[in-house]
Amino acid sequence: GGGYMERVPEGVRRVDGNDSAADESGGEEEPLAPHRVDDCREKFFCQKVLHQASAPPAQFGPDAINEEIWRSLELMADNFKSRNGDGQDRFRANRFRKASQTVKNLAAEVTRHNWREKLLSLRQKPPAGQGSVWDAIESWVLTGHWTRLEGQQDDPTLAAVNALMEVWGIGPTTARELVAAGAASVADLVGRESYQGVRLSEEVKKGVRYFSDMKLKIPRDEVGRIRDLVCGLAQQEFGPNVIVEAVGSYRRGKPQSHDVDLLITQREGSSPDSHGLVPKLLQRLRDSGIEVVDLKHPQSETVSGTEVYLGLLRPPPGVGDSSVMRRFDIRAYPIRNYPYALLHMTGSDQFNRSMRLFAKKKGIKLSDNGMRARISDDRRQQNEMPNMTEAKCERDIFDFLKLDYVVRGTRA
DNA sequence: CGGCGGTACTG
DNA sequence: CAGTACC
DNA sequence: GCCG
Repeated sequence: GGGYMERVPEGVRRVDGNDSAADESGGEEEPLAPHRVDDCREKFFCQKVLHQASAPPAQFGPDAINEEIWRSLELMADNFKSRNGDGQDRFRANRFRKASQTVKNLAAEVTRHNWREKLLSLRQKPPAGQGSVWDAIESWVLTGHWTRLEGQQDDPTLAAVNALMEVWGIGPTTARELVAAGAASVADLVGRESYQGVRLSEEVKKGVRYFSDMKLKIPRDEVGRIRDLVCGLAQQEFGPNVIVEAVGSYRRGKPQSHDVDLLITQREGSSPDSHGLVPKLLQRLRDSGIEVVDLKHPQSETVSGTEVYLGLLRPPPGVGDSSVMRRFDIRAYPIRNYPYALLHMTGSDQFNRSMRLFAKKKGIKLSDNGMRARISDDRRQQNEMPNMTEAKCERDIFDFLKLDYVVRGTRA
Protein backbone atom coordinates (compact mmCIF):
# COMPACT_ATOMS: atom_id res chain seq x y z
CA GLY A 1 0.00 0.00 0.00
CA GLY A 2 1.04 3.55 -0.67
CA GLY A 3 0.79 4.99 2.81
CA TYR A 4 3.10 2.39 4.18
CA MET A 5 6.24 3.82 2.68
CA GLU A 6 5.68 7.12 4.43
CA ARG A 7 6.23 5.51 7.77
CA VAL A 8 9.62 4.20 6.83
CA PRO A 9 12.27 6.25 8.61
CA GLU A 10 14.66 7.84 6.19
CA GLY A 11 17.78 5.86 5.52
CA VAL A 12 16.48 2.80 7.30
CA ARG A 13 15.82 -0.33 5.34
CA ARG A 14 12.62 -1.98 6.26
CA VAL A 15 14.26 -5.32 5.96
CA ASP A 16 14.61 -6.48 9.46
CA GLY A 17 15.90 -9.98 9.31
CA ASN A 18 14.51 -10.24 12.77
CA ASP A 19 11.24 -11.43 11.30
CA SER A 20 9.28 -9.97 14.09
CA ALA A 21 5.94 -11.00 15.39
CA ALA A 22 3.85 -13.24 13.25
CA ASP A 23 6.67 -14.33 11.03
CA GLU A 24 8.13 -16.48 13.73
CA SER A 25 5.47 -18.22 15.61
CA GLY A 26 2.46 -20.32 15.09
CA GLY A 27 2.29 -23.64 13.42
CA GLU A 28 0.18 -26.47 14.59
CA GLU A 29 -2.73 -24.42 15.81
CA GLU A 30 -5.83 -23.90 13.74
CA PRO A 31 -5.16 -21.87 10.64
CA LEU A 32 -6.06 -18.24 11.15
CA ALA A 33 -9.08 -16.94 9.35
CA PRO A 34 -7.74 -15.73 6.01
CA HIS A 35 -8.60 -12.09 6.59
CA ARG A 36 -6.72 -12.17 9.92
CA VAL A 37 -3.57 -13.29 8.17
CA ASP A 38 -3.97 -10.78 5.38
CA ASP A 39 -4.30 -8.01 7.92
CA CYS A 40 -0.85 -8.66 9.30
CA ARG A 41 0.93 -9.58 6.10
CA GLU A 42 3.20 -6.54 6.35
CA LYS A 43 4.77 -8.18 9.39
CA PHE A 44 6.17 -10.93 7.25
CA PHE A 45 9.67 -10.65 5.88
CA CYS A 46 8.44 -11.52 2.40
CA GLN A 47 6.45 -8.27 2.41
CA LYS A 48 8.73 -6.02 4.40
CA VAL A 49 11.25 -6.56 1.68
CA LEU A 50 9.03 -4.37 -0.49
CA HIS A 51 9.67 -1.34 1.63
CA GLN A 52 13.39 -1.44 1.95
CA ALA A 53 15.24 1.78 1.32
CA SER A 54 18.59 1.89 -0.41
CA ALA A 55 21.32 -0.64 0.23
CA PRO A 56 23.95 0.18 2.84
CA PRO A 57 26.78 2.38 1.58
CA ALA A 58 30.15 0.84 0.78
CA GLN A 59 31.70 2.71 3.66
CA PHE A 60 30.36 4.21 6.85
CA GLY A 61 32.02 6.92 8.94
CA PRO A 62 34.66 6.16 11.57
CA ASP A 63 32.09 6.01 14.37
CA ALA A 64 30.03 3.31 12.71
CA ILE A 65 29.71 0.07 14.62
CA ASN A 66 27.48 -1.68 12.09
CA GLU A 67 30.05 -4.20 10.97
CA GLU A 68 31.39 -5.02 14.42
CA ILE A 69 27.85 -5.80 15.52
CA TRP A 70 26.74 -7.93 12.60
CA ARG A 71 29.96 -9.88 12.49
CA SER A 72 29.77 -10.67 16.18
CA LEU A 73 26.12 -11.69 15.94
CA GLU A 74 27.02 -13.95 13.04
CA LEU A 75 29.79 -15.57 15.09
CA MET A 76 27.33 -16.20 17.88
CA ALA A 77 24.94 -17.77 15.40
CA ASP A 78 27.69 -20.04 14.10
CA ASN A 79 28.54 -21.07 17.63
CA PHE A 80 24.97 -21.98 18.45
CA LYS A 81 24.77 -24.04 15.31
CA SER A 82 28.02 -25.79 16.16
CA ARG A 83 26.90 -26.43 19.69
CA ASN A 84 23.85 -28.34 18.57
CA GLY A 85 23.16 -29.14 22.18
CA ASP A 86 19.54 -29.35 23.11
CA GLY A 87 17.79 -29.26 19.78
CA GLN A 88 16.91 -25.63 20.34
CA ASP A 89 20.32 -24.33 19.40
CA ARG A 90 19.46 -24.16 15.73
CA PHE A 91 16.60 -21.81 16.55
CA ARG A 92 18.87 -19.69 18.70
CA ALA A 93 21.31 -19.70 15.81
CA ASN A 94 18.54 -18.56 13.46
CA ARG A 95 17.64 -15.77 15.82
CA PHE A 96 21.17 -14.42 15.94
CA ARG A 97 21.65 -14.93 12.21
CA LYS A 98 18.56 -12.89 11.44
CA ALA A 99 19.65 -10.18 13.81
CA SER A 100 23.02 -10.14 12.07
CA GLN A 101 21.38 -9.76 8.68
CA THR A 102 19.18 -6.98 9.96
CA VAL A 103 22.21 -4.99 11.01
CA LYS A 104 24.11 -5.91 7.88
CA ASN A 105 21.30 -4.64 5.65
CA LEU A 106 20.84 -1.43 7.55
CA ALA A 107 21.45 1.64 5.40
CA ALA A 108 21.73 3.87 8.46
CA GLU A 109 24.98 4.35 10.30
CA VAL A 110 24.84 2.87 13.79
CA THR A 111 27.00 4.45 16.48
CA ARG A 112 27.52 4.02 20.21
CA HIS A 113 25.11 6.88 20.71
CA ASN A 114 22.24 6.11 18.38
CA TRP A 115 22.23 2.30 18.48
CA ARG A 116 19.15 1.99 20.67
CA GLU A 117 17.16 3.96 18.18
CA LYS A 118 18.61 2.45 15.00
CA LEU A 119 18.39 -1.14 16.20
CA LEU A 120 15.01 -0.80 17.83
CA SER A 121 13.61 -3.63 15.72
CA LEU A 122 15.97 -6.05 17.49
CA ARG A 123 14.49 -5.19 20.86
CA GLN A 124 12.45 -8.03 22.24
CA LYS A 125 9.14 -7.49 23.89
CA PRO A 126 9.40 -7.52 27.70
CA PRO A 127 10.11 -9.43 29.85
CA ALA A 128 13.69 -9.19 28.67
CA GLY A 129 15.59 -12.45 28.48
CA GLN A 130 19.08 -13.00 29.79
CA GLY A 131 21.02 -13.97 26.71
CA SER A 132 19.05 -11.88 24.28
CA VAL A 133 20.39 -10.24 21.18
CA TRP A 134 19.57 -6.84 22.60
CA ASP A 135 21.43 -7.49 25.86
CA ALA A 136 24.42 -8.78 23.95
CA ILE A 137 24.67 -5.57 21.97
CA GLU A 138 24.04 -3.40 25.00
CA SER A 139 26.73 -5.02 27.09
CA TRP A 140 29.16 -4.78 24.20
CA VAL A 141 28.51 -1.05 23.82
CA LEU A 142 28.86 -0.53 27.57
CA THR A 143 31.79 -2.81 28.34
CA GLY A 144 33.54 -3.31 25.02
CA HIS A 145 33.26 -7.09 25.39
CA TRP A 146 31.01 -9.59 23.68
CA THR A 147 30.39 -11.56 26.84
CA ARG A 148 28.69 -14.24 24.84
CA LEU A 149 31.81 -14.80 22.78
CA GLU A 150 34.28 -14.56 25.63
CA GLY A 151 35.51 -17.97 26.53
CA GLN A 152 34.17 -19.37 23.29
CA GLN A 153 36.86 -17.56 21.37
CA ASP A 154 39.55 -19.65 22.99
CA ASP A 155 37.61 -22.88 23.21
CA PRO A 156 39.61 -25.18 20.95
CA THR A 157 36.76 -27.65 20.58
CA LEU A 158 34.36 -25.03 19.33
CA ALA A 159 36.98 -23.60 17.01
CA ALA A 160 37.62 -27.04 15.54
CA VAL A 161 33.92 -27.80 15.15
CA ASN A 162 33.42 -24.49 13.36
CA ALA A 163 36.36 -25.18 11.08
CA LEU A 164 35.21 -28.67 10.11
CA MET A 165 31.67 -27.50 9.46
CA GLU A 166 32.99 -25.41 6.60
CA VAL A 167 33.45 -28.65 4.70
CA TRP A 168 30.59 -29.57 2.40
CA GLY A 169 28.82 -32.57 3.92
CA ILE A 170 29.98 -31.97 7.49
CA GLY A 171 27.29 -30.68 9.81
CA PRO A 172 27.33 -30.21 13.59
CA THR A 173 27.03 -33.90 14.43
CA THR A 174 29.78 -35.16 12.15
CA ALA A 175 32.01 -32.25 13.11
CA ARG A 176 31.67 -33.09 16.81
CA GLU A 177 32.40 -36.75 16.15
CA LEU A 178 35.55 -35.86 14.29
CA VAL A 179 36.68 -33.35 16.87
CA ALA A 180 36.06 -35.90 19.61
CA ALA A 181 38.37 -38.20 17.67
CA GLY A 182 41.04 -35.52 17.64
CA ALA A 183 40.56 -33.64 14.36
CA ALA A 184 41.22 -29.92 14.58
CA SER A 185 41.18 -28.65 11.02
CA VAL A 186 40.34 -29.53 7.45
CA ALA A 187 44.00 -30.31 6.86
CA ASP A 188 43.64 -33.26 9.24
CA LEU A 189 41.14 -34.87 6.88
CA VAL A 190 42.93 -34.42 3.58
CA GLY A 191 43.34 -37.63 1.62
CA ARG A 192 41.83 -39.84 4.30
CA GLU A 193 39.19 -42.55 4.27
CA SER A 194 38.63 -42.15 7.98
CA TYR A 195 39.97 -40.21 10.91
CA GLN A 196 40.87 -42.20 14.03
CA GLY A 197 38.14 -44.70 13.33
CA VAL A 198 35.54 -42.17 12.21
CA ARG A 199 34.64 -43.04 8.63
CA LEU A 200 34.40 -40.17 6.15
CA SER A 201 31.40 -40.45 3.85
CA GLU A 202 31.86 -40.20 0.10
CA GLU A 203 30.36 -36.73 0.23
CA VAL A 204 32.68 -35.56 2.96
CA LYS A 205 35.72 -36.89 1.13
CA LYS A 206 34.75 -34.80 -1.88
CA GLY A 207 34.01 -31.85 0.36
CA VAL A 208 37.54 -32.07 1.71
CA ARG A 209 39.09 -32.64 -1.70
CA TYR A 210 37.44 -29.62 -3.29
CA PHE A 211 37.39 -27.55 -0.13
CA SER A 212 39.26 -24.53 -1.46
CA ASP A 213 37.48 -24.53 -4.85
CA MET A 214 34.12 -24.49 -3.11
CA LYS A 215 35.11 -21.49 -1.02
CA LEU A 216 35.61 -19.34 -4.11
CA LYS A 217 32.85 -17.10 -5.38
CA ILE A 218 31.79 -17.31 -9.02
CA PRO A 219 31.56 -14.07 -11.00
CA ARG A 220 28.12 -13.36 -12.41
CA ASP A 221 29.30 -13.48 -16.03
CA GLU A 222 30.70 -16.95 -15.54
CA VAL A 223 27.45 -18.18 -14.02
CA GLY A 224 25.68 -16.93 -17.14
CA ARG A 225 28.13 -18.68 -19.45
CA ILE A 226 27.85 -21.96 -17.55
CA ARG A 227 24.09 -21.69 -17.91
CA ASP A 228 24.48 -21.11 -21.66
CA LEU A 229 26.77 -24.11 -21.94
CA VAL A 230 24.37 -26.42 -20.12
CA CYS A 231 21.40 -24.98 -21.98
CA GLY A 232 23.03 -25.66 -25.34
CA LEU A 233 23.73 -29.27 -24.43
CA ALA A 234 20.21 -29.68 -23.05
CA GLN A 235 18.77 -28.47 -26.35
CA GLN A 236 20.92 -30.94 -28.25
CA GLU A 237 19.66 -33.69 -25.96
CA PHE A 238 15.99 -32.77 -25.57
CA GLY A 239 15.22 -30.38 -28.40
CA PRO A 240 13.99 -26.80 -28.44
CA ASN A 241 11.27 -27.30 -25.86
CA VAL A 242 13.69 -27.52 -23.01
CA ILE A 243 14.15 -24.57 -20.68
CA VAL A 244 17.30 -24.06 -18.60
CA GLU A 245 17.23 -21.12 -16.24
CA ALA A 246 19.96 -19.87 -13.90
CA VAL A 247 18.27 -19.18 -10.57
CA GLY A 248 19.38 -18.70 -6.97
CA SER A 249 21.34 -15.58 -6.14
CA TYR A 250 22.10 -15.09 -9.84
CA ARG A 251 18.44 -14.58 -10.60
CA ARG A 252 18.23 -12.15 -7.70
CA GLY A 253 20.83 -10.09 -9.51
CA LYS A 254 23.86 -10.73 -7.31
CA PRO A 255 27.27 -9.84 -8.79
CA GLN A 256 28.67 -13.21 -7.69
CA SER A 257 27.39 -16.58 -6.54
CA HIS A 258 28.73 -19.45 -4.54
CA ASP A 259 27.29 -21.95 -7.00
CA VAL A 260 25.42 -22.22 -10.28
CA ASP A 261 21.76 -23.08 -9.66
CA LEU A 262 20.05 -24.43 -12.72
CA LEU A 263 16.37 -25.13 -13.16
CA ILE A 264 15.38 -27.34 -16.05
CA THR A 265 11.98 -28.14 -17.45
CA GLN A 266 10.34 -29.02 -20.72
CA ARG A 267 7.48 -27.23 -22.43
CA GLU A 268 4.47 -29.21 -23.38
CA GLY A 269 4.92 -30.97 -26.67
CA SER A 270 7.76 -33.42 -26.52
CA SER A 271 7.67 -35.07 -23.15
CA PRO A 272 5.32 -33.58 -20.60
CA ASP A 273 7.30 -34.85 -17.66
CA SER A 274 10.71 -34.12 -16.25
CA HIS A 275 11.41 -37.78 -15.79
CA GLY A 276 14.93 -38.78 -16.65
CA LEU A 277 15.98 -35.28 -17.63
CA VAL A 278 18.75 -34.98 -15.09
CA PRO A 279 20.61 -38.25 -15.72
CA LYS A 280 20.48 -37.74 -19.49
CA LEU A 281 21.73 -34.18 -19.22
CA LEU A 282 24.57 -35.25 -16.95
CA GLN A 283 25.58 -37.93 -19.43
CA ARG A 284 25.53 -35.35 -22.22
CA LEU A 285 27.75 -33.05 -20.17
CA ARG A 286 30.28 -35.81 -19.61
CA ASP A 287 30.12 -36.97 -23.23
CA SER A 288 30.99 -33.48 -24.37
CA GLY A 289 34.22 -33.70 -22.38
CA ILE A 290 33.28 -31.60 -19.39
CA GLU A 291 34.75 -32.79 -16.11
CA VAL A 292 31.92 -33.43 -13.66
CA VAL A 293 32.10 -34.69 -10.08
CA ASP A 294 28.92 -35.89 -8.37
CA LEU A 295 28.03 -34.87 -4.84
CA LYS A 296 24.46 -36.11 -4.82
CA HIS A 297 22.51 -37.51 -7.71
CA PRO A 298 19.17 -39.25 -7.92
CA GLN A 299 19.18 -42.96 -7.28
CA SER A 300 15.50 -43.58 -7.63
CA GLU A 301 12.42 -41.96 -9.08
CA THR A 302 10.75 -39.38 -6.89
CA VAL A 303 7.05 -39.16 -6.27
CA SER A 304 6.73 -35.50 -7.08
CA GLY A 305 8.57 -35.72 -10.37
CA THR A 306 11.38 -33.55 -9.09
CA GLU A 307 14.93 -34.59 -9.83
CA VAL A 308 17.89 -33.19 -7.97
CA TYR A 309 21.53 -33.12 -8.82
CA LEU A 310 24.35 -31.52 -6.82
CA GLY A 311 27.87 -31.60 -8.15
CA LEU A 312 30.96 -29.84 -9.42
CA LEU A 313 32.10 -29.06 -12.92
CA ARG A 314 35.24 -27.63 -14.47
CA PRO A 315 34.28 -24.80 -16.82
CA PRO A 316 35.98 -25.19 -20.20
CA PRO A 317 38.19 -22.40 -21.54
CA GLY A 318 36.09 -19.46 -22.69
CA VAL A 319 33.37 -20.32 -20.22
CA GLY A 320 35.15 -19.76 -16.94
CA ASP A 321 38.17 -20.35 -14.78
CA SER A 322 39.29 -23.85 -15.75
CA SER A 323 41.66 -24.05 -12.81
CA VAL A 324 38.77 -24.47 -10.35
CA MET A 325 35.81 -26.79 -10.04
CA ARG A 326 32.54 -24.89 -9.68
CA ARG A 327 29.62 -26.05 -7.56
CA PHE A 328 26.50 -26.49 -9.63
CA ASP A 329 23.01 -27.76 -8.88
CA ILE A 330 20.39 -28.92 -11.32
CA ARG A 331 16.77 -29.52 -10.43
CA ALA A 332 14.31 -30.76 -13.01
CA TYR A 333 10.58 -30.20 -12.59
CA PRO A 334 7.50 -31.01 -14.64
CA ILE A 335 6.33 -27.91 -16.48
CA ARG A 336 3.17 -27.62 -14.38
CA ASN A 337 5.34 -26.93 -11.34
CA TYR A 338 7.61 -24.48 -13.11
CA PRO A 339 6.34 -21.29 -11.39
CA TYR A 340 6.60 -22.91 -7.97
CA ALA A 341 10.04 -24.25 -8.76
CA LEU A 342 11.17 -20.86 -10.03
CA LEU A 343 9.90 -19.16 -6.89
CA HIS A 344 11.57 -21.73 -4.67
CA MET A 345 14.89 -21.73 -6.45
CA THR A 346 15.10 -17.97 -6.64
CA GLY A 347 14.81 -17.67 -2.87
CA SER A 348 16.25 -16.26 -0.77
CA ASP A 349 15.98 -18.96 1.86
CA GLN A 350 14.67 -16.45 4.33
CA PHE A 351 12.17 -15.21 1.78
CA ASN A 352 10.95 -18.76 1.13
CA ARG A 353 10.55 -19.50 4.81
CA SER A 354 8.56 -16.37 5.35
CA MET A 355 6.27 -16.96 2.40
CA ARG A 356 5.69 -20.57 3.45
CA LEU A 357 4.94 -19.56 6.98
CA PHE A 358 2.43 -17.03 5.68
CA ALA A 359 0.80 -19.72 3.57
CA LYS A 360 0.80 -22.06 6.54
CA LYS A 361 -1.22 -19.59 8.57
CA LYS A 362 -3.89 -19.90 5.93
CA GLY A 363 -3.77 -23.66 6.08
CA ILE A 364 -1.83 -23.92 2.85
CA LYS A 365 1.36 -25.85 2.30
CA LEU A 366 3.54 -24.02 -0.20
CA SER A 367 6.50 -25.83 -1.69
CA ASP A 368 8.51 -26.05 -4.87
CA ASN A 369 5.92 -28.31 -6.37
CA GLY A 370 2.74 -26.54 -5.55
CA MET A 371 0.25 -25.30 -3.00
CA ARG A 372 -1.85 -27.83 -1.18
CA ALA A 373 -4.51 -27.59 1.48
CA ARG A 374 -3.37 -28.91 4.83
CA ILE A 375 -6.21 -31.12 5.73
CA SER A 376 -4.79 -34.03 7.59
CA ASP A 377 -1.75 -35.18 9.45
CA ASP A 378 -1.48 -38.19 7.24
CA ARG A 379 1.51 -37.67 5.00
CA ARG A 380 0.34 -39.95 2.26
CA GLN A 381 -2.97 -38.17 2.07
CA GLN A 382 -1.08 -34.86 2.06
CA ASN A 383 0.91 -35.79 -0.99
CA GLU A 384 -2.16 -36.81 -2.89
CA MET A 385 -3.87 -33.49 -2.37
CA PRO A 386 -4.43 -31.71 -5.66
CA ASN A 387 -2.70 -28.44 -6.37
CA MET A 388 -4.87 -25.52 -5.27
CA THR A 389 -4.17 -23.45 -8.35
CA GLU A 390 -2.51 -23.87 -11.71
CA ALA A 391 -0.02 -21.04 -11.47
CA LYS A 392 1.24 -19.81 -14.83
CA CYS A 393 3.87 -17.51 -13.39
CA GLU A 394 5.32 -16.50 -10.04
CA ARG A 395 2.87 -13.64 -9.72
CA ASP A 396 -0.05 -16.07 -9.71
CA ILE A 397 1.30 -17.58 -6.49
CA PHE A 398 1.57 -14.21 -4.75
CA ASP A 399 -1.92 -13.33 -5.99
CA PHE A 400 -3.43 -16.55 -4.76
CA LEU A 401 -1.95 -15.99 -1.31
CA LYS A 402 -2.99 -12.32 -1.44
CA LEU A 403 0.57 -11.15 -1.05
CA ASP A 404 1.98 -8.12 -2.80
CA TYR A 405 4.26 -9.19 -5.62
CA VAL A 406 7.95 -8.88 -4.93
CA VAL A 407 10.31 -8.55 -7.90
CA ARG A 408 13.09 -11.10 -7.83
CA GLY A 409 15.85 -8.54 -7.28
CA THR A 410 14.45 -7.57 -3.89
CA ARG A 411 13.66 -11.00 -2.49
CA ALA A 412 16.59 -10.43 -0.14
C1' DC B 1 4.26 -23.16 26.67
C1' DG B 2 4.58 -24.74 21.64
C1' DG B 3 6.39 -23.53 17.44
C1' DC B 4 9.86 -22.02 14.18
C1' DG B 5 9.73 -24.05 5.87
C1' DG B 6 9.34 -27.75 2.90
C1' DT B 7 11.71 -31.07 0.40
C1' DA B 8 15.46 -34.58 -1.54
C1' DC B 9 19.29 -37.61 -1.05
C1' DT B 10 22.80 -40.60 1.68
C1' DG B 11 23.95 -44.16 4.65
C1' DC C 1 15.74 -42.84 10.76
C1' DA C 2 19.15 -38.92 11.55
C1' DG C 3 22.06 -35.98 9.14
C1' DT C 4 22.99 -32.78 5.58
C1' DA C 5 21.83 -30.12 1.83
C1' DC C 6 19.10 -26.65 -1.43
C1' DC C 7 16.62 -22.07 -1.87
C1' DG D 1 15.94 -16.84 21.37
C1' DC D 2 11.66 -14.79 20.73
C1' DC D 3 6.78 -14.48 19.67
C1' DG D 4 1.80 -15.18 20.32
